[in-house]
Amino acid sequence: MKNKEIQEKRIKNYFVEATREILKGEGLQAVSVRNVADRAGYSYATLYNYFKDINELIFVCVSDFQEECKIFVAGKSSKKTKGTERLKASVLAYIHYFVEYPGIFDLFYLAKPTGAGINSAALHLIAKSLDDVCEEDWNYCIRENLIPAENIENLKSQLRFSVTGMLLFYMNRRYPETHDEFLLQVKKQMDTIIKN
Amino acid sequence: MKNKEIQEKRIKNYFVEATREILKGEGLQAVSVRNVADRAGYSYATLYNYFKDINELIFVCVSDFQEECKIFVAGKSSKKTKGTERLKASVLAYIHYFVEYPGIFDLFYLAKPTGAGINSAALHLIAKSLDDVCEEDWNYCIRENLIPAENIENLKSQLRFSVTGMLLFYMNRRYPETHDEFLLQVKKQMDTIIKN
DNA sequence: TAATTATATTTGCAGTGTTAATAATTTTAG
DNA sequence: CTAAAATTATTAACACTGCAAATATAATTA
Repeated sequence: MKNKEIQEKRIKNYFVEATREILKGEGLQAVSVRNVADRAGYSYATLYNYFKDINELIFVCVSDFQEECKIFVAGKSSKKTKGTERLKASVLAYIHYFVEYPGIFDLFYLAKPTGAGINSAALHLIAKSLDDVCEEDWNYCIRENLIPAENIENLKSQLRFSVTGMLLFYMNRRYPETHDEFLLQVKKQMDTIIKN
Repeated sequence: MKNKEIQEKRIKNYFVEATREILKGEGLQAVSVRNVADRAGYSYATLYNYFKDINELIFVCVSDFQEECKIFVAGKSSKKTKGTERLKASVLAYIHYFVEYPGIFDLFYLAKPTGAGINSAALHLIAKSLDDVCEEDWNYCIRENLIPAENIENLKSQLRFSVTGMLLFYMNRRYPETHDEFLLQVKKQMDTIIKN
């Protein structure tokens, strides 16, 4: 009965791949049962044989994008000198990722996790998304005593809420109005939270 | 031709009132053209004689709620001693308002301003929402030299993004899981940003 | 009172998510 | 290798959504 499992997993993945493509390309609002099934090469009702509802399917994509984001960030901050400088570069790259793919921002922070497939694992992944992406940077700062260990958790929280708040305002409320202003604001906030 | 205007304004207000009621009660997801028109006592197509689309109608409610929020906050923080203490109480009351009315949080921070009625005035109002609610508190702190004047704008930004970020995580991502944990986190963040 | 204008409603269309009944396929049993 | 059983995919249908054009009603003006 192992074949059944890997076959099911394969078909599930066709739907997930289709969803990911739509999310990255046209955005969250373009993800619909019919649209996804079309791209996956199945009838729309077939989707319900593999996922409880469209919401479950959408949130299944979170872990893939988180992984992709991690690689994206690592590629952008690897050249920087380790320490608070690279930490800031990682945060900046994290922000860059979501500005580049607004559909993924919508998925991570705006989409409502309703219906049968609440997928609390995905919600947890999102809550720890920035921490996860910056994990190595934080660890280095602790090892090298660049930041007092007892401050780390508080700093992580500050960064998490501040970054998410700025992204929310910029992506969803057109504030600030220009991308340059936005980046300036991000750097200012980062410098306020992460001294040196 | 003044009668025409006040009549039109009256009917517009019937739709706005209905929308506000639904937003506060059942939430943003319950606001639909049919639902609003039903409650307003009109056919749903009539709505389009007074508003470009449902999105415009929704964002028209922002100023009313902002006003209501201001009164809500003032009532909760008026007893506190002026200064940073009352400032923190105001921020806490602001958060309390949106936790009490999730539909209004959805409107302020989650709803997509798409379609014909982008209503950039409403977006600006939202961006300055917390600053507006805390205006008196900030002014008092400046007058009494409780906070260096050159820090004010940066502190406002920090508070704005941090508070919105925390609200977003708590309301939309179930993080933290309990209300007590959430309040503890809010207080911690506030104390970090506003010293004394 | 009749014609004109303004307002409201009905009808219709193209979407959405989801489910039940049906069709096609694959697997199992004889 | 064929017949029955189980699995999987599809069509049809329902109740929604936002929105627009055509139609009906009401109010205003001539």
